[in-house]
Amino acid sequence: MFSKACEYGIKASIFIAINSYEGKRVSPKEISEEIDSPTAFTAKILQALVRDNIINSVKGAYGGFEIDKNKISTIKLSQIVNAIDGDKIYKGCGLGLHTCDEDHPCPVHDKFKIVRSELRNMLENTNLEQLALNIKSGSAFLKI
Amino acid sequence: MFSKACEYGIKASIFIAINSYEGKRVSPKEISEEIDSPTAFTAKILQALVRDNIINSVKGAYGGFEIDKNKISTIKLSQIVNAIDGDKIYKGCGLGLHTCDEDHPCPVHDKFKIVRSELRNMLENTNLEQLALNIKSGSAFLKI
DNA sequence: TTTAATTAGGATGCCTTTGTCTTAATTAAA
DNA sequence: TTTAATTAAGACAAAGGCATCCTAATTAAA
Repeated sequence: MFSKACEYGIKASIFIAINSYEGKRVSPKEISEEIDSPTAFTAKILQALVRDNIINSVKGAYGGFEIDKNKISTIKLSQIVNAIDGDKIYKGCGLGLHTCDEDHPCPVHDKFKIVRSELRNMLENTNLEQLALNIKSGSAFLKI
Repeated sequence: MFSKACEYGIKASIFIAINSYEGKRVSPKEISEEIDSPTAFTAKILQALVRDNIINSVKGAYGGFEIDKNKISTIKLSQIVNAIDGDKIYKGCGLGLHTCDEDHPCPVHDKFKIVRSELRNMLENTNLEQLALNIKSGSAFLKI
């Protein structure tokens, strides 16, 4: 469904959010240990999230990655997915047709529409705060 | 969502079904032209569908691929997807956790469940006959 | 029985994604 | 101002998906 990069990006964002609530910046090393991902690759993905203004980076000693506390509840899952995987996941044709719309649908167009809108809905209505709270309360996990 | 191989496999199956209704066998060349796919690669995918008993192949002169007319309405989209992509699409964890279930859920587990069950539902309740009729009636297309 | 047409299958190559490594740029603190 | 810690960025390597090619196996018809 999502690319590996996107999976890592979502989990990393959640971990950064949790720490940002406590005013703590985190490094790619801490992040990758917590979400069980390759460190250097994770760092690359963080760069993309920084470029897209989803997370913030502070260079130099005592630096790291953080998210503005007040912003956490406004960051939707869809933004993270968009920054890394783009919008093909809920825009592209299920059977790979170049043109696929009401006028020229692929054979599964109508049936797929429902699934895709459910997915879009879910990505649009889930924010980082909700996900972070799930982890903090111990009712969800970032690895294993 | 689906792999390229799976997209080709679905479209090929639909085209074979249409022709089987008219008692006609089709070759990888005809198929790939009709669904706009690479011929040799499509042939490989057809082999997988034959191995899984979804389509039937007849070797030698006047051979080709076909589907038992009476079977067409019983072949679910889920069978084709399963034969090519496996079941990870509606079984795997959305964030790639090794273990992700009610006892040990990833942060998006509950939200994802809905999307996945909608997808599974769609794949289980769509059969080749429906898709073939859409094409025959001109209300859906296999390419462009 | 030979031939021509056809699917099966293995070997190979290319491209994208995934992942690593090294160096540059930046910055807080000593 | 120097140092140590840190992110940024580009080059490189590995793996997997996508695609091609060649040969073997099969079979209907001549």
